[in-house]
Amino acid sequence: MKSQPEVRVRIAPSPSGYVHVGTARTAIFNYMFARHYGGKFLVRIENTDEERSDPSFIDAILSAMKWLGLEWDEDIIYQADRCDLYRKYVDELVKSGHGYPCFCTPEVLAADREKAKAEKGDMRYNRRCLNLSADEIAVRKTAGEPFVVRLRIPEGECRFDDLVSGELSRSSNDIEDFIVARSDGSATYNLAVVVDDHLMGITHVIRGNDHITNTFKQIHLYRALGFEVPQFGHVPMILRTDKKKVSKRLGDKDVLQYRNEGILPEAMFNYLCLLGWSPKTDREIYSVDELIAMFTPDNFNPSNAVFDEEKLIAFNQEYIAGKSDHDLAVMVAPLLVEAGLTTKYWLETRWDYLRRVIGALKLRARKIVDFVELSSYFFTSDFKYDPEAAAKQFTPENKPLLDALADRFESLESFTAASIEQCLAALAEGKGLKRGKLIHPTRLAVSGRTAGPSLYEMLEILSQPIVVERLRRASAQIDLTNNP
RNA sequence: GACCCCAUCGUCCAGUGGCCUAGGACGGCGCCCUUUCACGGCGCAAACACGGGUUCGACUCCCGUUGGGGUCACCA
Repeated sequence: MKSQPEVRVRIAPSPSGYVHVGTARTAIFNYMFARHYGGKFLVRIENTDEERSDPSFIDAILSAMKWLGLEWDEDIIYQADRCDLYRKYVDELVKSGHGYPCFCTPEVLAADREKAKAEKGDMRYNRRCLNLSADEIAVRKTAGEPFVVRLRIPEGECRFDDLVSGELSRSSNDIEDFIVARSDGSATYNLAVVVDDHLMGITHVIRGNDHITNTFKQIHLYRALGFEVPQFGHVPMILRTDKKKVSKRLGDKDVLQYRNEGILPEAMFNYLCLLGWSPKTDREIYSVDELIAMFTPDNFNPSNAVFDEEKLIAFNQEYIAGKSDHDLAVMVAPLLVEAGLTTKYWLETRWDYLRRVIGALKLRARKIVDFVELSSYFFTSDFKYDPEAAAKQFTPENKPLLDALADRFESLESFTAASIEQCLAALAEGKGLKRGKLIHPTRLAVSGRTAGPSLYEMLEILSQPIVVERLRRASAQIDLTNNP
């Protein structure tokens, strides 16, 4: 049996912005690919552009990765630390003749492009400096004329077998002699990427298909440098509902924003996996381990996908339903404190109460933050009655019913859902009323709302004294409204 | 504009020449359950972009058209 080299993949974000779902999804694909084949998942921060890079974005990127559970394997590589390394390879390129100096100034190049555009001609670099004599180069260099280094693209066609789309090719006529080193000697993106991917031993480059044009340039670089070319897989883009590329300008969310809004990382992970890749089954909810076990590149889908937040939320609901009351309580507790509904101390001493509240509300929450809004009346009596419902339920006819219920509840020996139901049913029957006639005003009296968990369960959790008190308060409210 | 990629319900995915009167999920609609809201159950509407081939037979293969996306920086 031939021994396979270890699979090594990486995610290479640049800290020039936030982490959108596309970057997250690419990271997830790389992570799963590595784990499936027992390989390594690496992180490289592409922070060579000082102008745009902001260290705070690095933290945000790493936080997002940790949140999603994407543990990377070796030390993080920072490109800014490796500039000297890249220069060495630029020199090598010039020595071997694959690279050549170009003295064209940005102004000249811009003018060339303008002209080409106006004449609807070729926008590529016109190779003005390709065949300068050694003498001329020497003279202009000693004169201090600034220059960049370009890669000479050989004639022919560049092709490779993509993991996602199969064979891809591009004629050299469509690739310009791109710049590999700027006039200050620093390396550009494509050069740095190729050098790092080679030095890091990357075997598979899985990235968005917006990189396809870069890939052709990079393959030329691999060949010029004499490096082995890795396998490439260009996964489809994730698009906005309007089919445009995601962008912060258009209000697309940072991955961490979803976390703050109460999306569970496992829901995000699971949902994102199904964008551009499919287990090819009728099931959609899978654990990370199951996904890793099934994750092979032949299940990639080549077409772009629209990100549907509603479906993400549906996944989230599913994951919330599957979590224990305790685990949910751990997540909800700080939010309740933050909202000013209770204190850390109060919750710590009444953890069981919180758990029961969560249990009663679990199937009604779409996001973790929903629990705050859904549960407020369990933590404070300071709530408003739904005006429309109050007009309908808090009537003079209903007042004696609330009073009677309050009295009966107060004298109840044990205050459980079963005894509450029995008590309420008995009162309804005694008055010759349907239960709903009692249930609706009661729900409004104790919660201020028309919707919520099962009434009996809700009253039991709230506890006898609170329920009696709120019923009496509502009764008083009826007097106030009718005899101001 | 040039080059590249893509093309099944509104959206995400199945479908790899006959099993398709095209399947699942989200969303929508309806019914059931029910004290409400959810959950759950059942059902309905909803798609193979178009035109040519290839073939006994195309959603599936080939070509073209159209449409969408991406890339065309001394950014990454």
